[in-house]
Amino acid sequence: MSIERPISIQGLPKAILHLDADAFFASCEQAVNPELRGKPIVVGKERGIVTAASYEAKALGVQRGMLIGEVRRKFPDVIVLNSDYEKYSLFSLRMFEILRSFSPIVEEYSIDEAFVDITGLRRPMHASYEEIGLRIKERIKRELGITVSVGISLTKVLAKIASKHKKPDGLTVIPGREIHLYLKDLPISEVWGIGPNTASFCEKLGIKTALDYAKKPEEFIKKHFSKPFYEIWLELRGTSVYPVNPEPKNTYKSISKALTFPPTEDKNLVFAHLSLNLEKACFKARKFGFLAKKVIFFLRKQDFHTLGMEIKLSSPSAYPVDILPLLREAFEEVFEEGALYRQTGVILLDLISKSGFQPSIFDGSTKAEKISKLYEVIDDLARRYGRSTIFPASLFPLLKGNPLKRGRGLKIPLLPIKLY
DNA sequence: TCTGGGGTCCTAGGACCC
DNA sequence: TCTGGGGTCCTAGGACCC
Repeated sequence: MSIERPISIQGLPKAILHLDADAFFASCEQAVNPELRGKPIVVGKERGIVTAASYEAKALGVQRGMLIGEVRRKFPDVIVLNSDYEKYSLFSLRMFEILRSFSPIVEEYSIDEAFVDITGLRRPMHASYEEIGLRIKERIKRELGITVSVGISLTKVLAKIASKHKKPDGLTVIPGREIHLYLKDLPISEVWGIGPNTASFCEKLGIKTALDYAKKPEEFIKKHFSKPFYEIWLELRGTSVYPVNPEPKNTYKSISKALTFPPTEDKNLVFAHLSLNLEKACFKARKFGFLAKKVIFFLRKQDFHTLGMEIKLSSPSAYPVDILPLLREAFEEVFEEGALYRQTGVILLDLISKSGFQPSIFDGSTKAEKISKLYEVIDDLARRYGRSTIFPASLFPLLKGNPLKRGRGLKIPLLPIKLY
């Protein structure tokens, strides 16, 4: 078994590049506002927790997830900003465009991460893979004013290890012959796809480092682990099994909304939270043109015990007026008087695209059409006057004081509507 | 990392059918 | 009616990612 000389299955060895933007949200803010450069800043003011911290802030000891109040107390010099997703999405878009000018095979893995298949680009570009990585970094820095860390290797798993190897502003190439050098001191838990559970299972088998894992015989891995971990084993040894997938992400298998709140045993309040999650999830589903066939909701107690229930819809829907009565019924079954709740959530499942769905004449298509029209109006009002312009009456418990006096514009509670 | 929010994929086990 | 074997579909739940 020679891990030093991996053999690629499909002839030409792959060259996969992984790119990870450094402190992305904070870097975008610093790129846009020169006064923030070189200063410790954090993003996430509106949520009350640190979503991202600049390297200057990290150097002071600020960590992700820290409470904003704590940051202010301990580090008075840190500048606290609201997060601005539209801004970051624009940076993200530009970053992916730059990558696509190098290779068409770009996978937008998350807002600040991408994989690029650069196999075979050396000759046309008259450059080594390392130089290609360097050019990408330079263009992003010049055009966007942010730094990124890049890793290049034979597989996605190895490219991930490479990009993490040196941060920020790093560039690491792991050729097949040097794989073992990078796995030798890497704890198995740091490998992409190995979570805390599998890491402790590995520990029991005497596997501590990524190299320990990669050196195990194939039979051993197949005997003790399931398929995903066998694939990780292959990838660690330089055999590419995860392709770079350039398909744009415009579809969903599920849409969920959940929110944590101060523990309460107030039934109406808990239901109001649930109802709000349903509103938001349905709104997102309509935005992408999806109808759900199944709805799961769950209630999480203070002790983190979570109870849920699945609701099958007789007709696919993304409209709270359809779903809310069923949700109410199921909620009554699940809710326990006297228990403290801290979170509710709604998941829309078995999504189908609305355009492809023709309601049957037997389930009252005229009513379905009226509901659909109604929500077109509601969504339009939401776009023009803000999302809380119209809301179901079940949300009343969430409002403080007189709802008609809050915010800008008129608030019209959506009371039961006669549809036909 | 005593735990925020939004996703995906895999597997075991039961139900049902031939 | 019982026994045996095999396949498919569905669901619950686990594990992991950013």
